[in-house]
Amino acid sequence: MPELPEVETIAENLRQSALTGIVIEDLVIYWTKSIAHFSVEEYRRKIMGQMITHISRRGKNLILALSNDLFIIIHLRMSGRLILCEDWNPIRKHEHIILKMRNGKELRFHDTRKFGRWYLTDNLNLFFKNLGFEPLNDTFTLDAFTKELKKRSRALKPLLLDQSFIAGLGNIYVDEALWEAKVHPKTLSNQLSKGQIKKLFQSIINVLKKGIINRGTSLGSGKPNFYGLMGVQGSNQEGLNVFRLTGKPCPRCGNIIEKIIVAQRSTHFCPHCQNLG
DNA sequence: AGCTCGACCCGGACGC
DNA sequence: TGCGTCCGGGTCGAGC
Repeated sequence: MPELPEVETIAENLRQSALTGIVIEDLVIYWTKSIAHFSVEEYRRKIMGQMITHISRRGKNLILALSNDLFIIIHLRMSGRLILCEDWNPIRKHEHIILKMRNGKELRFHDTRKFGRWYLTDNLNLFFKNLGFEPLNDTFTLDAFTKELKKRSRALKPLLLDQSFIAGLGNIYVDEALWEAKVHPKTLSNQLSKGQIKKLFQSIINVLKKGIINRGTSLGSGKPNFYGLMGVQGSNQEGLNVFRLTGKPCPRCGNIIEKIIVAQRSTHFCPHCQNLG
């Protein structure tokens, strides 16, 4: 499940792949719903002949800047993957969008669940107007985080998953950050102590940075759910402390990790370390 | 404002 | 073995 570290890994892969500076020759779509807001023909017309000038990320969104000042925004959702390959490679099942580059390379969008979307915008600020903190930026400060937490009275689990509050966290990294900070997922945002806020702030940054260093979390046996651009799996799953470790001992205190449902989402935590107080 | 649910999807896990 | 059913995951919109 691509969250911030996985999307950042792909963005880094793309930056190193020499895709920048190459002209887009064509766009082929096999599943039209993978394109949002525009018809396939219009989307194709707007990007054909343009050069990819810059690759970045905001939250879980991947951003390909084009030479005509438009931006391709890719949201991988649950199962989206990007693959960079040669144009003679046979099209495989679940490859829904093919971006054909002038140098014979193809950037392919592979998405088994078909939840992922490609957008197109000329205004990034407007497009991302509903996104909250970018957690690895200077704008994410302890003061600002404290202020926003105090403004709300909401359980931390759904709040941290809410992209309009903080952008980039998903189920894995929220559970991991709450565990590291020793905070119960149902704790209300305005009931955290100053010390807990400080810890949670640092934990969010820590788990995301660790995820990036490990090139993402690839969960699942046989067919893991995350691969980088060149098909390489991440290694962050080996360093997880609670996520999908129900019934295993907490690495910190040895108590059994439990799975509960909070805000309709499976939530893993240590009832001993993370008590509601 | 915040909650809950349904929709979007389908591979994989599980039950029989 | 095969069939049926359910789960999960991020996000949005609707209804409460």
